[in-house]
Parts: sequence; structure tokens; C-alpha cells
Amino acid sequence: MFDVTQSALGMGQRPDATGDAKILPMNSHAIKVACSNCNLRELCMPMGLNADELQRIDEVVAIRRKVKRGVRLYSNGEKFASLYAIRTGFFKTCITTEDGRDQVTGFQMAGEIIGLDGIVNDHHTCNAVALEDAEVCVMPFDRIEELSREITALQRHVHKIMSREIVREHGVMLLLGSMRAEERLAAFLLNLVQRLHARGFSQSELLLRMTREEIGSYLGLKLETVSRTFSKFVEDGIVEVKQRHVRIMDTSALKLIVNNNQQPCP
Amino acid sequence: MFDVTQSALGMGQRPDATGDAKILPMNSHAIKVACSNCNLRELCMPMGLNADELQRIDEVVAIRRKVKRGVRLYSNGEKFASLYAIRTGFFKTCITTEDGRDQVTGFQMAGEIIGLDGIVNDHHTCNAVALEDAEVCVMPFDRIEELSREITALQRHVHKIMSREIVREHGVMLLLGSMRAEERLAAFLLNLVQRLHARGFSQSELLLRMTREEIGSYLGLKLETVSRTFSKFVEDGIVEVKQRHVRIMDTSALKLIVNNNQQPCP
DNA sequence: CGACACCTTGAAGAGGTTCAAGAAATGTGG
DNA sequence: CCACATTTCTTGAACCTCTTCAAGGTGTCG
Repeated sequence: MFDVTQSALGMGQRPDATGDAKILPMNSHAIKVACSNCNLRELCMPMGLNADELQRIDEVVAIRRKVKRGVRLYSNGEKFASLYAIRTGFFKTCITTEDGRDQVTGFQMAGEIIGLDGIVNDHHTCNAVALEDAEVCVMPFDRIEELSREITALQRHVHKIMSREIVREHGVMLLLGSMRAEERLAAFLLNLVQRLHARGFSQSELLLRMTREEIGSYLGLKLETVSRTFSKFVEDGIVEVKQRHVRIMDTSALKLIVNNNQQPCP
Repeated sequence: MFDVTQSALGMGQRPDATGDAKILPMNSHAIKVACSNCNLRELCMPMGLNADELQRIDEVVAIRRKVKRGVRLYSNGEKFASLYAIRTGFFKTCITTEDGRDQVTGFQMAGEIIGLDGIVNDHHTCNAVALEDAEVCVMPFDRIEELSREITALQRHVHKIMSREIVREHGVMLLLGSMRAEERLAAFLLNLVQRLHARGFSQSELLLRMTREEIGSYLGLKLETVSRTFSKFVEDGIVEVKQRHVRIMDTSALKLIVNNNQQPCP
């Protein structure tokens, strides 16, 4: 069975995470990233590494990069060199065509990995845009490949991350191919809040970092339809909406909307 | 720029391939598969391997499996163990939900790799069904991982295959999220014929291996809409359709339908 | 040759889009 | 810090595309 509301993360829940990692200024390397100290580690790193392995990975993920809101982390056509682990902030990825089509392919948050689209042709095929001020760990891909030849757990982890993205996209195809507007928005909200909850945020409250238009693009709807559907949910007492602030009043109602696809038996 | 009609394959064209590999009965291993002898090699194997590396890969891909039309190669929930390289035949992959939704996530032909969805959770999350009698090479994934730790080209190849699938799915999201029925079907036909051409088949003629309903599921349309859209194309002299036999009379017209999304400038 | 699956076509209807206008929030510059 | 410009969001009404329901046609296979 397939649950489109499920997280892209197959990993442990972290209800105590704050999203802020401490960097201990112990030595000259202190300013560098250390996965070993990062409280997002469980989200983006494999489990069960020994100290030596962890340190070697630390060296790969040595550089961070800040990305201001509205700025692209990478662009379509750009040479591919690295994957990025999101430390803080929120991204969207989208593809654009010559004839002006535009499709948001995903929204990514702390602990998630972006840039996988660039591997196949050595060039990125989409844009990654920060929807709020963000910080990412830069992970040069040739170094990842090198290290994953030596650290089995890392190799497996890379494979899982890519497979997870494939499965996530299957879920989006299901959503786009078979759901009506209300079902899409309900699934979208449940998915977002589920991922946020896994990061220690509320199960019922969330701040949308994207516009109605961006939600619409992701869900294959026009922004007016997104807005109307929000209004409908408010009318029905399922959510409270104040601009981008959403409070889910009735999670099970949302789940019912997504799952209640039962056809009358003939 | 993103071209949804483009092939999932980034590899060389093989206009002379017939789809039948010769197996030379030289020794006791003759009955086994040998990638080294397979004329689909360029489609599913990395390039530039030496004899030794090729032989080691041959050993991994030692088993073939025949799949009759209508039979599942693997099913949702089934334990994941292997990837499969399609030797002959045609598959669909689809996900199903508890509430009876069903979504075709792709159609796969000779030289393409399926099963990637199973990596992340050690269980398959979709069904792979043969749409005609087929034969696949079984590639145990733990052996692939093992070998790709030693053969850099194989490692890179595995990464590219997964990345290619991610990029392909981005294209489907664009199609489902932003295209109208005619545009979807035109993009679908162009994509199919392009992939078939890369395998040595005609650029203009194709035999659909799937029903209108399966096409519809993939394209997010009802079967009636698919049928009507075919009829429209026939009326316009763009294609000839006799049941599942399609001849494309005007490729550029199809391309125009997909790309002519130009909005009038305000 | 008859049963079954698949495909086509028509007519009515629903869901989402488009166009338009106004309200609310956000950002900017004086 | 406030006024103004801009972006974003909401809502209404008309329209259009695709779906739904229905019936009949075509092809295939035991």
C-alpha cells in the first residue's frame, strides 16, 4: 500500500530537535561543519558509523553555504558537482521549459538532500530556490562516491536516498494523476505537517513558506483553486488559515478526504 | 531546459539492434547470461569496462527470468532483493492504494532497469507487470553494491540510472501538473517512439502494448479522453490509428502541440 | 461462433480555470 | 516610523475541459 502523506524520510522521529546545531570552537577546524556534532545527523547521515568513519565523512561535508531567501542554490543547466544537505531553511525545486511552463517538483526542509537530478547528465535539470534564508552542507559528489566505495553504510545510504526520492515522486504522480483538488491539498498538508513533526515541530500548526501559486504548481492546480480549497476547509472546520499560518483542527478529516475514495460496489 | 519527450536513456543510439541476443554455447556456462554477448549491453551496462570487469559483472547477472504477459515480475509489499534489466518485452509499473486508487508510474522496455523503488524500504512499493511475454536479467542488489564498490564505472552507472529515473519522473510531474489532454498524449507518443527508435525501431510507427485505460492512468486521464484525443489527432491528419497500431504522420505537429504553450505577451 | 475485453462516440454534468476586482499583508523609501 | 507601492490572497461569475454515464462497435481467443 502506498501512503502519499508519508514522509520522504524513513528514519527515526526526532521530536526534540530544534533545528539549530551547535558548533563547538575546540580547534582550528571549529568553523567547519562536523556531522558528528550536527543534530540533523540522523536525518541525513547513515546510522551505526564508527568514530573513524564519521570523521572521514565530516571531511567531505566540510563546506557550508548560506542561501538568502529567493536565491537559487543551483540552476537548470548548471554544472553538477555536489549534493546539498539542508541544515536550515526551506527550498523548492522546479523545472522550467522553453515554452514557459513551470512545475514545482518538490519542497525540501532541514535534513533532506537535494541535487540528485544533476547526476545523470553532469548538469542540473532543475532550479533549487530558497524560500527562506537557508544554510546547506555542500557535499562534493565525487568525494561521496569515493567514500561510499569504502564505507558500506554510506553507499547503502546514498542508494536509499535516491530510491526514497523515486518513491516520493511516485506518490506525487498518484496525487497528480488521480486526485481531486481537495484530496491533493489535504494530502499536501498532511505530508508537510508529518515531516515537520518528525523535526520536532507541531503536529497541527504550520507556517507555509511558499505562495498559493507555488502550492498550486506543485499540486497541478491554479492558485485560485488552492485558495478556494483552503476556504472550503475553513468553512468545514477542518483547518484555520491566516495567510500562511495554518492550524489543522481535524487531522482525521483530512485523512478521510485523502482516503475516502471508495467507489460504490456495482 | 526540460524535454518531456526525451528518452530516459542518455546513451548511444542503436539503430541496428534487433532485441535478440545470441548466446554462444561455448562451455558449460553457456546457458547463463553473458552481458559481454548481449546486444543490449550499451543500454544497461556502463561503457569502457575491461574484460575482467565485464566478466565479473556477467557473474552477477547470471540468472534470467521469463515473465508471461499479464504476470507480475514483482508486487507491492514483496521483499526487495534484485534489480531487473529488461531483455525483451514490455512492462508497466503501477502503485495501488488501499482505497482502490491505481496509478501507472511508467512503461519500460528492453534495456531499461526496474526495481529501484524497492531499495529504500527493502520492500517493493509498486507492481511491475509484463504487458507482453518478457525476459529479464535478475541482478541481486547486494551483489551490485558489492561490485560497484570495486568497479568505479559500475558505481557511477548505478547512480546515473537512479538519477535518470528521478529526472524522468520530474518530466511526468510537469506533464501531469501543467499539460492538457492533447499535450499529454502528444508528449507520450513522442517519448515512446523516441525510445523505440533508439532500439532500432521505426521513428513513425509503433505498436502500443498497453490499453487506453493504462495510457489514461499514466497520463492522468480517463480512457474515453485518451480515445477521443486519438480520434482528434486522426481527424487532424497527425496520426493514423488502428486499435493499438499507431503511425505518426506528422511528428512536428505533435512537437508543436507539446511546445506551443506560448502565452500572448501582455 | 460466441463470449469477453477493449475501443469509440454521444450527451449531460462536474470540477477546475479564467478573468476581474478588491482586500490584506509585506516591503521600501523618505 | 509612516505612506505608498507591490505582492499575495480571496472571492465571484462565466466558461471550458475533462469526466461520467450510456450504448454500440471492433477485435480476439478459446
